[in-house]
Amino acid sequence: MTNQVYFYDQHTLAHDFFEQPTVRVAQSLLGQYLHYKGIVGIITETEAYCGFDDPASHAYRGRTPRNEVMFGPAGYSYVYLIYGMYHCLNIVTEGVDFPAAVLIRGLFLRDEKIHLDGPGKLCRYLNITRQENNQNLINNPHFYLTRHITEVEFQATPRIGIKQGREKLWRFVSKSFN
DNA sequence: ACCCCGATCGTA
DNA sequence: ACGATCGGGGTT
Repeated sequence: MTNQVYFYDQHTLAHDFFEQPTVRVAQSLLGQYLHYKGIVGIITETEAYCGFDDPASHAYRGRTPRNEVMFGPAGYSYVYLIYGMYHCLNIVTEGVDFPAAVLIRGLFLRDEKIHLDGPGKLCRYLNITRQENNQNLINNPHFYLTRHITEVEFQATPRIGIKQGREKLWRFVSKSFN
């Protein structure tokens, strides 16, 4: 409609996509495109971290400076440092003051024929660091998501690397793309 | 001011 | 299956 939002089209995932129950968003993100500074990949693996009753969530014990963006509006990036050396990219979900996010764990780069399997590898390849924390991914020309495949087969498993909350099957892995 | 440990990775 | 690695979050 206007050239001020030239990068935005009907396929761009908007605020209402992310302001949904986190498990649903995590599942729906499988098969969608993540765009970051000109690199495009298909999301292949996600995890949901949701609310005050999820002991694996950074926000389980309430609001802190680190997890602040999880309490903010949906569609923002939450990037944190893990193990002193890796970064993890999440996308905030649900409503304000309800802390939740989806961890992006796998990305298939069709052009480069690379499967980034693991959140740390993914951020290392894309050069995503804490500088990219708290970015609005809606109407963002360098960092946004677009719809690709609407229905993707996936399996649900326990989340990786956590001690509590293993009973929740909130890790979602799609069939492989090529 | 500081201690402890983790939403990992790479190699066995 | 497991050890290396270390920045900084959360608590003192």
